[in-house]
Amino acid sequence: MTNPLKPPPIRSHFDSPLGAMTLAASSHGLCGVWFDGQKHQPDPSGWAHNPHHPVLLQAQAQLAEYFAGQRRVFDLPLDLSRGTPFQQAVWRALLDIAPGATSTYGAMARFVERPLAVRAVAAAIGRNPISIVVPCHRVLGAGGALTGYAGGLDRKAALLQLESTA
Amino acid sequence: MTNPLKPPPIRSHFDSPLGAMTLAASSHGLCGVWFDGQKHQPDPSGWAHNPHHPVLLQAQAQLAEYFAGQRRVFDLPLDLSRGTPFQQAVWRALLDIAPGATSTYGAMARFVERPLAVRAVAAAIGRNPISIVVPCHRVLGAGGALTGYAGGLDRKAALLQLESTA
DNA sequence: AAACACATGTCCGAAAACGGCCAGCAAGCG
DNA sequence: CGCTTGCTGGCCGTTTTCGGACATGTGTTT
Repeated sequence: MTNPLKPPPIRSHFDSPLGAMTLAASSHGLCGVWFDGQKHQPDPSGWAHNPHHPVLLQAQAQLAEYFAGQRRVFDLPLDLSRGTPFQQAVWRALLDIAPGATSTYGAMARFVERPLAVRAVAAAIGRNPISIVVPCHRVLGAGGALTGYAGGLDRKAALLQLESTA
Repeated sequence: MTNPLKPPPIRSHFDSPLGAMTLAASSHGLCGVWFDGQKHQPDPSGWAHNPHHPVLLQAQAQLAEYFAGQRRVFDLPLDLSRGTPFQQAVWRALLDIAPGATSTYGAMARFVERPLAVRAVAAAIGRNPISIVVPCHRVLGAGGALTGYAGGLDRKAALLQLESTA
């Protein structure tokens, strides 16, 4: 269901403490941040590689600061238009979870006013294309369990740990 | 197994020589007498506080007389309905132990016609909600040892001492 | 159009753990 | 010997814990 009319993004590479990552930007802003090899990662072959793309440069810099503990809030143009309306609503809701805070799949479902669509919300969160910047890692199970992360539970734990240490 | 449909009791406070206590009454009668901080004490927050409740006034007066050595038998309406049928049977059996007398966990088990359910009886006695008035302190181990008391063994000893000095 | 897969949450039943015990037996002691 | 001391295993209602079965909405696949 990806729109074939949209032009392919520009991609670049970033070496994080948690592993190599691929970044992607469209003409509207940052549209992708994936850990290499993670689940649901699209195939970037065919995308032009350009480490000097202005948005990607910003993203790399801010991610570096984030991992160094120097930054908690990102300031970047985002392009979430590659998702369905429902997914976009969920992803945008994720942006409201403050750094250091956590939420719950059920709470997110209520937040997007679809209180029964818990599993649908979970599925949407699982497909979040912009890891870290859109903080899908801040959502836990009802009992506080980590329950899942496309990049691996250990990375999820590491991110939360990084954010918890004020 | 507490029935949430029952309305919450009314509570009041009583300063005994053995420490502060909380009393509780339902529309059926006295339903609780606990040493503050004892084991198995329910959370009284959310219960209305009313020292002038008629049943509670009676209870306070009779307890004061009891501790002064002026009273050995209580005359109060009791509400034991908050327990399971088995627990209620055990608690009612306790009322048959005369002041100054003592019994045994095994004897109590035989008395409720469940001669092998000794430990179950002990557990039920341990959750007696109406200390002193329902004289769970008069039950000793087979060898005459104090063995246990939700309010602390020293209080159990003190109560027995008080009742023994005719 | 229909079936299926999920980074969930809730409920219900079964199973295990937990006591304010007690009787029986084995060892240690004078 | 007799007496204590300490352990062992069985007893049973209640409480807690655990695991499986649903219901559920969206997106993806056939």
